[in-house]
Amino acid sequence: MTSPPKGKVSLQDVAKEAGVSVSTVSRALSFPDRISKKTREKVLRIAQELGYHPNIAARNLRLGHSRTILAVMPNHKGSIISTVAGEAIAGIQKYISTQGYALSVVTTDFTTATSNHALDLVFGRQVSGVILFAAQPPASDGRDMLDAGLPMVSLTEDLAHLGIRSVVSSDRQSMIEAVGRLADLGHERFAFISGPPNSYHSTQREAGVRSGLLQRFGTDAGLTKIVADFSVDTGVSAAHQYLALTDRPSAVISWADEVALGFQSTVMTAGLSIPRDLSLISFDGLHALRFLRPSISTYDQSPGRLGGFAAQLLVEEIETGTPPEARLIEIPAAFRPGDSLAPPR
Amino acid sequence: MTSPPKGKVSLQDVAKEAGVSVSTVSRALSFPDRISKKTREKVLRIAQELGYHPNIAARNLRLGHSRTILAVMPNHKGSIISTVAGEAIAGIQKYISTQGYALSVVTTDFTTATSNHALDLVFGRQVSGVILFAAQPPASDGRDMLDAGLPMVSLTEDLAHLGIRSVVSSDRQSMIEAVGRLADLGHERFAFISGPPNSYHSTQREAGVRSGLLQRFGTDAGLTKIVADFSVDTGVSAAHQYLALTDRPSAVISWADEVALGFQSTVMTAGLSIPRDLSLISFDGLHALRFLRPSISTYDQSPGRLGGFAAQLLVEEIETGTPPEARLIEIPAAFRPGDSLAPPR
DNA sequence: TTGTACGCGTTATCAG
DNA sequence: CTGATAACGCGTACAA
Repeated sequence: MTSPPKGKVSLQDVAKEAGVSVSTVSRALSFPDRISKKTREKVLRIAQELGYHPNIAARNLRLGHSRTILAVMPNHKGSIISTVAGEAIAGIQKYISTQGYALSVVTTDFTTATSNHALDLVFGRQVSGVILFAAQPPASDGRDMLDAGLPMVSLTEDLAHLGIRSVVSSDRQSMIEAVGRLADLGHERFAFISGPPNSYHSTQREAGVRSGLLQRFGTDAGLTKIVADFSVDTGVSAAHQYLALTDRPSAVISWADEVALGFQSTVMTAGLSIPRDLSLISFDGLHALRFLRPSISTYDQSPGRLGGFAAQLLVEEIETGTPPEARLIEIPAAFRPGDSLAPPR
Repeated sequence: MTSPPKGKVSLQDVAKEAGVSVSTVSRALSFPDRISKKTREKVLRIAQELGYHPNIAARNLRLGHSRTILAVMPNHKGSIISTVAGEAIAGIQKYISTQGYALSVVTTDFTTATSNHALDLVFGRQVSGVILFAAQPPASDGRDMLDAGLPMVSLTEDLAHLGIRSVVSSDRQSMIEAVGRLADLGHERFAFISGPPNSYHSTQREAGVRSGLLQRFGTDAGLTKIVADFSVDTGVSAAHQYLALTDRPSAVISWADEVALGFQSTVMTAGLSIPRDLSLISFDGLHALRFLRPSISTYDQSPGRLGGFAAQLLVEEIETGTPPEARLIEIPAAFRPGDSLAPPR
């Protein structure tokens, strides 16, 4: 019989067919140079013919590790993964596959059920490291992902205070620069549309805006703050709040692209013109923004690049066993100009 | 010692601590009712205290399967995962996690390197089933994912001719309906912006448009066809071709949202008004389209829903061991009206 | 250079 | 109801 028996052929099968021992086959595959050319070629040929593939579970069990990294992605309100999450996944995968690592993905809304799933994987020693794309490590029923003692790096969120190395985009610096750009155009009155109060990024970006204001004007007292959320819908309500203002700021900075989307759409429906009546800068680098009319200027944090970088850090830690010296790595976001910028009227 | 020794506690550790045998512990965990209440409670308590978690690799090895499903996602030109892929992943994950399955994700550009990665996973018996989000199963070096003999279902692409069950959106039916809507408004001259010639979806959607035309007008001869691609950029060039037409069709149907994005942006820049000068319908359900001005009418194929459905099919096949009776399952896409529709001038 | 033997942590079979 | 034991497939120390 030359055809693989039911698709399950083990080292032993190859050994039998080649008339050698299991360990010889194992070595022929793992250390080709520690074996005589003749038997090596024979073994390799037969393995090929029989369609041998190592059983990864057995290998993992023996080796005690899996060379698999787990990406924990958020799944707010049971709905969609954002496009930035998708890009981050692609960036992670791209890097780790060059290092012989595999990727598992779990989405969680941080309820007990979905958290447990992630925790099972981690405590089941099924993963070698974790990339956390979330505001905190999943925990439930008294177990916490932190306790698994696994290499872990946080992506886009600063979790350094938990001892987790974090790769984030340079929120503050970008916003300082954004204020500078608008000020250069002549703007003096600013509004900032924030996210929810507990959002790390929103906080950082607001701080950046205020820093920029201070640097430029010596005070941030004039800043109008409007609170929104993640969603496009809150961008709409932010627009209504903006429209209700008696003295509308000519420069608007939105903390996130989705929000800017709803904001722009709404103020334009109300009859305002961008950038004639107001200038708008946002943050995220959402692809679609480029094709709005007018297109919105944004800071592109290239999630794929961030993800790849985080993956690199993680793999290094796994391979070298370096202790997790927590620190924060800031990757600059790239300004992507749009048509939403002009001097004030 | 009450604290877990280095985070690696096995059945044996629990057994020793509880003064029972390994098999008793195993049963206490797997079949709580086949064991005396007293020892059960004791074992469970100690397992909890010690922080025991089953080693999944060992279990998989013993059981011969992994309850892990692999999602193969495309990664064209080394760039981003599309937003529809991200939503599909979320939909898959959401369903399978309720069934006790885990998700692995691999992105591939169908080069040898990345294909091999996917193939290793599959032939390494590390996965119980595959969801294919691609135009064909990965193959390289003479091995083909099909030969792994694994349950497999195709998502968004019709691979029934390869014996793979396929879950797709109802391209044809939606496009027939789209033509009907436009015709109801009074439109008589139509343009279709297609994707690349080898795209299954583009072909299907064009066929749908032609069917609709035939049903309504008895002929599809008047259809203007403009060839584009996946990208927004080709939507821009499609617009230029459209603008160059001497007698521009008043109804434009785009095969994909990204393309429609570029198209709309460009024709409006050229001074045309939508929907006054032309009506536009597209396909995909891209979230951002809702917030364009005007918003573009589109057919939403809800990738999350599709993904969940595909996952359900796959899990059923895995559990029941049903032979893969190949067939095509069409899920209707939902029409999402926008401001891009009006009677012709 | 090659073969033998053991153990990784589980689950399942079979006695008791 | 419980315990001893085998087996899943692999990698490796040790012996030949």
